[in-house]
Amino acid sequence: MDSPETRGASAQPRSKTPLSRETVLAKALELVDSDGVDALTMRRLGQELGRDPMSLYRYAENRAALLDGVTELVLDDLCIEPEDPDWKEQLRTIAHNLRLLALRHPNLVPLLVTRPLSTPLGLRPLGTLRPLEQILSLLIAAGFKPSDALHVYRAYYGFLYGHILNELQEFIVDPEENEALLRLGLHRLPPKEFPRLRALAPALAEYDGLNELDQGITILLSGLETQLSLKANRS
Amino acid sequence: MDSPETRGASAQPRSKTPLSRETVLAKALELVDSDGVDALTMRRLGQELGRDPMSLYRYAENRAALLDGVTELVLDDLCIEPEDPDWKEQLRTIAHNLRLLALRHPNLVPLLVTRPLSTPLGLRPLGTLRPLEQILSLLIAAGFKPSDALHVYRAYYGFLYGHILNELQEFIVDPEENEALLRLGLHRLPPKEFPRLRALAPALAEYDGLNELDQGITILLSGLETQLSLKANRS
DNA sequence: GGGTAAAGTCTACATTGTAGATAAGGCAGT
DNA sequence: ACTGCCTTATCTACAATGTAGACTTTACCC
Repeated sequence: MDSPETRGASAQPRSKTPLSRETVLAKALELVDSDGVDALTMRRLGQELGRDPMSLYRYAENRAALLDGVTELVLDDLCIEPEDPDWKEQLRTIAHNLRLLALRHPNLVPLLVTRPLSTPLGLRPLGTLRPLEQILSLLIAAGFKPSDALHVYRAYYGFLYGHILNELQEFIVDPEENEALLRLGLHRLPPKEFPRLRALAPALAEYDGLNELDQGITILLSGLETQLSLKANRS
Repeated sequence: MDSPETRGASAQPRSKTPLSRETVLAKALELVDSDGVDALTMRRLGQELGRDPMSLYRYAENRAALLDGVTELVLDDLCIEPEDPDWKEQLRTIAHNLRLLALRHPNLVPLLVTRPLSTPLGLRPLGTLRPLEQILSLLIAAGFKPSDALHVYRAYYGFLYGHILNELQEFIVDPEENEALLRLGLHRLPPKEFPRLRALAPALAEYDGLNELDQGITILLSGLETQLSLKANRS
């Protein structure tokens, strides 16, 4: 039933350009973005590229590695200036950028936060470790002693990831019917057990992720600064 | 090759007690804890219970629902005192308890943080929403106006989730060879690109999650308190 | 008994990741 | 032009998975 003309819905004129890790990952990302992580099957991706599924194994050891590759790919979009003298401001913009990145690839967020859990730090794709390294540089250049820099990084990135998870949870439905659906969902809850939550429906509907993030960062950074502070290097 | 005597490695004498959602979920949790989420297949769970895999569908709509059930199950272990007059202390102990819970079920953490992403708030298992409701109660009782309570909750829980993700990342290998393996892993990194990270190997090895969490919570709570504060209700 | 509902089982199928053997193209050297 | 070789891609095949749908067993009530 499949004539040799029947190709995947994709570009390649026939079987020509020799494919490359970049193209594979790019298409994979595209797929994840549009249809979710589960839609990224070897067969589907192969079809999308107009190639046999098996050819993919030349560019990634297996499906898991392919997913790692995708997360690495998007993390490369996150640029960090380790030389920025205003470290607080730099951390703030990194936070904003990471947030935007997550909003641009919501389907990828589960992978972003979850993959590291199954790979010891030293064995992760280099692209995923680069932000860590650069932020450490930033903090050390700002005067923190290395071990304190690590603390700051952890609190900072922890909060950042937490925020992203939070924000995406409340964003699932498209903002148009967001409120309606949300109320509908909440309406299902037993009123005696969930009075607070139900009463907060309007507040939940007008969630402002950027502000929320920003204020959190402010609090955290000033707190960290006074607690650890740069004093260790100042004497 | 399978005599009728050959049962799953499990308890049930033969096919006797009529099974129940609780037993199913309990075994499922056991399985996840010991062998990871991927090991929880319908067939394996069925075998573990000495029943046909298909029987499970009486107690959960499908595999996803089963996983939801498991997360709900463990979250029920998290007890919260919404009446506690010392709200900061209460939030701190909740944090500690959630952390312990995560350390007790590390394989479940990906689910814990990820499932909510694919289910609109109102449609989640009630067990997963209860902590939210109770913490809101706690904060409102403490004098926060409801919308501020929501802010506090978000910052707090966001940070908490972020911390847990952080801590579990660095814990994967057993603490014995932790340091060795870690160094090994880090040694793989190109020195020119990752000098900070490599230099921090020792610091990474002696990570104290409890402290890290505790200090973060302190900072966050005092920050939130002064920023929003209870002033709205004080006048 | 006979009937009814619940609990459990059997069979079957479509989909998945991926091993292993096989081909198809390009490019060297002679 | 032929031969060998290496990279890239394909084909075939298999075991494992979730789950639909029909069936069987069990318990119990009148």
